[in-house]
Formats: sequence, structure tokens, C-alpha cells
Amino acid sequence: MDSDDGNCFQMMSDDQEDEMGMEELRRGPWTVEEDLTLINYISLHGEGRWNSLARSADLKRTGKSCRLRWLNYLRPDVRRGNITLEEQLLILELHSRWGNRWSKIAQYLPGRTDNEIKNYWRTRVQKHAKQLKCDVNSKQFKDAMRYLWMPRLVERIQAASATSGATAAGSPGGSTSTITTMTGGGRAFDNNLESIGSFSNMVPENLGASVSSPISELTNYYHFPANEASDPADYFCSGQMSNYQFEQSLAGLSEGYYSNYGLDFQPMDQSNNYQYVDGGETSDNLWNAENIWDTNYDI
DNA sequence: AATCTAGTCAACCGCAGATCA
DNA sequence: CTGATCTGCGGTTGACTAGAT
Repeated sequence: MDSDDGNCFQMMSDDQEDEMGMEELRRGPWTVEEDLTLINYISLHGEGRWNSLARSADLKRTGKSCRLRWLNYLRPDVRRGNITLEEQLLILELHSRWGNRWSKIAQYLPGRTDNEIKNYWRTRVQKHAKQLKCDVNSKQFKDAMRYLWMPRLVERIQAASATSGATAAGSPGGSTSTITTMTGGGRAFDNNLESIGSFSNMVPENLGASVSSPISELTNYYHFPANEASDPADYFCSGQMSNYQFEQSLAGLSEGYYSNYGLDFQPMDQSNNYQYVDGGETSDNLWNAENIWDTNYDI
């Protein structure tokens, strides 16, 4: 970091002045020296009590700033690198359930911080809502996410799993696409998922005892029939599925899987059931977004 | 080569709830 | 009980970078 120290000393907000007094505090990017100071102090004294920690460690930072730096960057179990397909799927799933509860969502993605997930959502997901000209919180967008993007993600996860199937034997859930991306201090994603109690509690009995992870169950659920069009958009649009079948499919999604998992997804209402297949303006906007189905498309 | 634009992400801000004195 | 302080959360900002023009 070559940040100008002069620029890093700024007036604090009332909140910060209350916390730290009127002495000058550093802001902006952390230097290597500051990082080392914080790491060393925490290794000796542990984390918590951030304001007194900042003072005791002689860091001219607010307690908040120290906490944030530690939790989002310096913590040894922070995992860096691209969000994997499985993680993307889990984020979409959990966000549909909990909304912008980033810290809660982050609890289910070991090594990922709420900040990272929030950034992912804002930069990737909201971008595509914008492209589709719909609000990210609209039912239209949520349905597109749930019935189009998530199945697509599952396909890609399964494809990745198939290409490395030999080495995947015995891997929980058969999801192996994370393996190559999880280096450094990263822990095995699937194994972590297995340790998540609340998720295992959600696993319905009728899915059998072989269930190993929520991801594998998600992928199993979203899997489209092999003899149908490989692309879920094609599947719905190709005419191979009648409006009635489509309606039943969506009803099945709402009443089957999600109710089994104790999730509170609402079934689509009658008027919306057909919006993706009736050739209307809305469906054009959604289906014609070709890049969404590009194999390299990463939401 | 210079400039513009969009994407990414670390860091800050304000607020609310929890905890402490 | 009450006010002060601390902690954690979600929203937002701005620096930096890569790609496009």
C-alpha cells in the first residue's frame, strides 16, 4: 500500500469521536504494518473488545475498523478466491429464504464473509436484474432466479461433477467442482455443509438416508430430465411441456421440495404461471437474455 | 497512447440491539 | 432503571483495475 498518510487522517464522525476521543485516527486502506500489529495482538490476547484492543495495540484505528479488518481479511480461516458454483447456488437459495441477511447467509458458507457475499450479490445478481429490467426484489426476478438460473447452476455443477467423476467417487454429494478452486486455508466445502445442523435437519426423510449435503439435494432437485432439452429455458419453451405441465411443475417446486425443506416459498399465482411461455413482453425480456444461458455465464 | 466505462471489493457509515457501570 | 459504550449488521462509497473505445 502506498497510501498517503496525510490523506488517511480525517475528521471522525460523531460516532467515531465518541468511541475514540478526538485524537487523530487513520482511515482508508490498512498497511502491512497495521495488519501485522493487529494479527500479533490478537494472537496474544485474542479478539473482541475492539475499542480497547485498538488502543492497547496502539493502532490508530477505531475498534470497528479493527474488527472489520480482522473478520473480513486477516482471520486465518477466511477463504479467498472466486465464489464456486455450489456457493452461488447456496447463496441464491438462502437469499430467497432470508433476503439480505448477509451474516446469516455467510454462516452457511464457511470462510466467506458477509461482506463478500453482499458484494457478490450486488455486483453479479443485481446486475442481471438490471439487465432484465426488473427489480431484484420483484416476484418476476425471484422466479427467474429460482426456476431458471438455479437449475442452470445445477446443470453446470453436475457437468463439472461428471467430468471429474472418476475422482469424485465417494465424494459427498458428488460435487467436486469446488475442489480445484479451494486452495490455501480453504476447508472442504461439502464436508462443511455436512456439519451444518440446521441444513441436515431440513433434509426430508423421503429423500433417503444417503443424503449428504444440501447442495447435492439442490442439484438433485433442480435436475431436468435427461431426455428433455438440456437447457431449462428450452425445456419450458420448446413446447414439450404444456402450460398445464408447466403449472404442475412449478406447483411441484413449491409444494414438493420446498415444503419438504420447511422453506416458505410461495407458489406462483395463476396469472404468473404462464408468463414465461406465452410469448408476452415479460417472457421475451427473460428468455431473450441469451447471455444468461451462455455456458460461461456466471451469475 | 489516452480516455472512458464498468466491475470489483475493501472500507466506511449509521443504526439498532446488547451489554455494562 | 438509565445512560454510556460496545458490537454487529446492512447499506453505501470510493479507489483501483481491466477492458473497450
